[in-house]
Amino acid sequence: MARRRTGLSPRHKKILTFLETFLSEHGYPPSIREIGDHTQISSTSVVNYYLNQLAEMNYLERDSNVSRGINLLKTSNGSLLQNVNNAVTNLTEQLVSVPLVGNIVAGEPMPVPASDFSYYDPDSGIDVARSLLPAGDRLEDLYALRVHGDSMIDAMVNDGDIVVMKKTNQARNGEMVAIWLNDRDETTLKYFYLENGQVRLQPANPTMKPIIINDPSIVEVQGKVVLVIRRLDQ
Amino acid sequence: MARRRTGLSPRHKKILTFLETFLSEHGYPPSIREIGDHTQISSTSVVNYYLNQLAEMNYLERDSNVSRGINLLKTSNGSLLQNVNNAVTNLTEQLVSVPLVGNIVAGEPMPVPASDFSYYDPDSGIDVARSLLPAGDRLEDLYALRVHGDSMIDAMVNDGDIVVMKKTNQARNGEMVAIWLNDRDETTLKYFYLENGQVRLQPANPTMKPIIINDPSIVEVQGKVVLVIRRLDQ
DNA sequence: CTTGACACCGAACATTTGTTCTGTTATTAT
DNA sequence: ATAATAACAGAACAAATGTTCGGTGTCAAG
Repeated sequence: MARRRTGLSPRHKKILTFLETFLSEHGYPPSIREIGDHTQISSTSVVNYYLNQLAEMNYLERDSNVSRGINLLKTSNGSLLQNVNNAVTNLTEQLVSVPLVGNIVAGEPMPVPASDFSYYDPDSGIDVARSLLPAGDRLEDLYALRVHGDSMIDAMVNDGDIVVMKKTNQARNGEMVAIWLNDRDETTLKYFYLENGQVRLQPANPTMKPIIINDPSIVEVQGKVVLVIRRLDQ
Repeated sequence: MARRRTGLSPRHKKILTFLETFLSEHGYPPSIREIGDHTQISSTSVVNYYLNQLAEMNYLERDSNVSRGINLLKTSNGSLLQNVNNAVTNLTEQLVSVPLVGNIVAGEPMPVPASDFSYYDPDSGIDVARSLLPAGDRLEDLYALRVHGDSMIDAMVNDGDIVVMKKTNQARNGEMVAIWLNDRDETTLKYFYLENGQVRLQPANPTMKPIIINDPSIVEVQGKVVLVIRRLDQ
C-alpha cells in the first residue's frame, strides 16, 4: 500500500494561500494557469489534481467547465468563509453613501426624494459611517440636503452644512424635524413638542425663544434630522 | 443631442443586483454571457457596454481579456463593497476611526493628544468617512473632541457635538480654530483673521460680533476645526 | 522483487469567454 | 426635418481556460 494522505500537504497549503491572496486583491478567483504560475506547478493537470483534492476536503467547491469556477470555503488555517462577499457585506455596510438630493432653504418647501432614487447620482452622495446613523433605520429612508443661506442659524446649522434626513411626516416629542409653516411660507428646523394641543417648536440655540403654534394643522413635518455635518476645509 | 445619462438606469441596477446575487451564491463573478442571460440582454456587446459604464462610475473594476474579470466595488444601493480579505484595509482607507480624546469646555484648555496616541482605544473612536476629511491631511494629525456645555453656541456648535480637530498651533485667515484666551481663561472656537497686527475672532453665528484682540500674543491656537458632527438620534 | 497507489507531468483538445466590428433604432436638441 | 448621440444588436474572431490522455517516478506493503 502506498503512503496515505494525511491532511494538507505543503502544496495544498501553498495553493490555498495563493487563492486567498488573489481573491482578496482581485475580487475574482485565479485561473488554473495562474495558480500553477504562482505555486511552481508547471502542469495544469497537477493543479487540477490538487484542486479536486481540496474540494474533497471541503476547502473549496468547484464548478466544472466554468472558468475560475472556484468558491473558497475555508482558508489554509481552517477559518470558514461562507462565500466571497457575505462576510464583507456585513463589514462594508459600515460606510454608507447617503444621496444628496438638493438644498434646503427657508423660503421653499424642502425637496423630499421619491422612493426609488431613480434620478440618483452616486457621485453626489455623502459618505457617512453607519455608526453615526440611527440604529435600525433603513438606509433607503435617508437622504441628505445642503443648507443654503443663514436662515437656519437658530437651528445651529450654518450655510453650507449637510443635514441627513429621515423620511417621516410625523414627529415625536424631542425630535428635530424639518417643518414647512404654511402661514409663513417657511421651512424651519426645530425640536418638536406637542403639548396640550399646541405645537412648541424649540430652536436648537438655547438662547432663542420657541415658536408656539396653536393650530397644529398648519405644521407640515417634512422629515426628521438625524445628523448634521459641517466641513470646515472648504 | 440625445438623452443624457443621469446616474444608474434600470438596466445598470439590474446588472449590479445580478452581480451581487451571483457573487454571493457562487464565490466568483458571472461571465458576460451569464449576465446577459439573466438580465434579458441578448448581445454580449451590450453587456460589455454597460459594464464599461459601471466601471466609469466606480461601481466595479474590470480586468481586460480576463474571464470573469469583474471586481465589484459598490452595490446598487450605493453601499461600498470590498473583497473578503482586504475589506478591513479598504475600510481603513475609506472609513477612518478618529480618536475621541476628551471634551472641549469653555473654562479649560482643551486636550491636545500626544503624537503617538499610545493611550488610544480604537473602540472610542469616531467613525468618519475619509471623503469628509480634508484631502492631504495626515490622519494621525486628527483627533476628535466632544463639546461639553452651551458655551460654544457662538461657534454654531451644540453641547454634545463632535468636533474633529487637526493639530496645529498656527492659523491661517478664515480657518476656524480652537483658541485659548489667556486673559479670559477661556477656550473658544472662532474664525481667525490677523488684520493690521490685530486678531479678529469671528463667531460662526453671523449675527454675533467678533472679538478684537490687540495683542496677538495672548491668543494661543490649539488646533484647527476640520469637521463638526451632530447626531440627533441620541 | 513485484505490485498498487499516489504525486507529478506535458501536450492536445474542446469549450468558455471577452472584445471588436459593423450595423440599426430611439431619443433629443437644433 | 435633420443631426448627433446613446442604446442596442448579431456575428465573428482570438484568446483564455478547464479537462482529458498517456505517460514517469516514488514509496510502502506483500
